[in-house]
Amino acid sequence: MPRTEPKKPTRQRDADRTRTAILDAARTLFSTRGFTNTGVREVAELAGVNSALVGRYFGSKEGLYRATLERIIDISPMLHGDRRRFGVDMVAIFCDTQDASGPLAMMILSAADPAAHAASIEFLQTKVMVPLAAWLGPPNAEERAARLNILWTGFLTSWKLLPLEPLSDARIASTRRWLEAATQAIVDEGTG
Amino acid sequence: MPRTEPKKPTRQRDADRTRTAILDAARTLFSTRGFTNTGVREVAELAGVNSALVGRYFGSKEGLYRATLERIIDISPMLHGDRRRFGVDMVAIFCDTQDASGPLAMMILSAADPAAHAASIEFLQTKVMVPLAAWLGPPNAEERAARLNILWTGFLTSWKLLPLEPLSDARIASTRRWLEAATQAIVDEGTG
DNA sequence: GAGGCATGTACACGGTTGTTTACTTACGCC
DNA sequence: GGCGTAAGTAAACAACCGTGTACATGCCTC
Repeated sequence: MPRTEPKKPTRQRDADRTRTAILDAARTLFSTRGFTNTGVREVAELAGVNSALVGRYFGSKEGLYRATLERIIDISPMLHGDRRRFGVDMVAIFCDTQDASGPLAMMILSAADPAAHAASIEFLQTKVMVPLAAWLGPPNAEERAARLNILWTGFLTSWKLLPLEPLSDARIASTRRWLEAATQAIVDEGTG
Repeated sequence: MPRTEPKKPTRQRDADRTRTAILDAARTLFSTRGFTNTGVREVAELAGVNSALVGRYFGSKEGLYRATLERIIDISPMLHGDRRRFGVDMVAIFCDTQDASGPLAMMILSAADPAAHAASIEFLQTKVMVPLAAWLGPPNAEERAARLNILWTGFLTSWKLLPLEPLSDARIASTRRWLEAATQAIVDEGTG
């Protein structure tokens, strides 16, 4: 007799590691397939855990979405650079950093679901727009924040979600410069 | 005995009317719930027809999506006005016309589905970007078309899909003026 | 006016979804 | 060192999905 069958390779039990593995997998899938087209079983499989654990740790799929949002939304790094270089810094972060556009893609692709939609708006408002407007300062802080939001939502959507020929990676240089200037103009509006 | 049961109220048979009823319902639902979150049975119910007719007339749900796209994408009316008033005209059309933003909302909300995504890009490229670039003319026609696309995708997404406080209907006047100017600047770039 | 085909209907099929339940197993504390 | 509890597992549930099929019926043509 060789030995008793090895059963399971004695997988370590670690709740924290499991939680973060699920959250990592959820971020990846939500930001590429959106809320509705991402299945709980898919997330669990990518995370390498049992699918029932998603329900255990996050209550429901919507709970997982909210937890994923809360984890990845953080614009504070962008608000600590040189104010006069905000345009070029933003372009560099979003164009050159891998998956910096993930959170926005996740929200856009999930906007078709009412629950995910509500969660997205709530977090976008409190974690992005309010700090951004405060950083911009008068005059018309909120409206300028809204314009930045328009510009970048449009750019990232056109680039990543509905990519068209003129925005292909090879031809994006000219658009980058335009975007830098337009972004900087909104920031500088207060210091005219 | 009162009479034999009245069965059905002798509903008129009209294939064309049925087709357009399905397409109207599909446009409404696709542009508010997206492709995945819209069921064939929902479309049929809103159209007042039997759900099997969707399959009969359009082959599949994806076929219905393509047919709906083909029916509502038409930017030619916007390219026949005064070139010097393009900015204000665009703003008027999209802000004041009921559901002018429907097609874009439909494409964004459906971008999470691979089949719908491919169909959207195909139509956007051939029916919008190519005619728009031709109308803009040199220099850099395609890149300027891409910038207009960024601007308007961002605006409509921020306004309708992820509506935030500074873009609420009551406070949109200032953003409208900014958008008019930014749009017109891109158009005028060739005639500097 | 009768036949034939387009139109419309009812229903079932296989598959997938999110969620829950009952159960097993490993770890840490007394 | 045994035991309780947290961690993980397997399976099943009901509901819904897109699609296909088999059947009924109304309109047009000959």
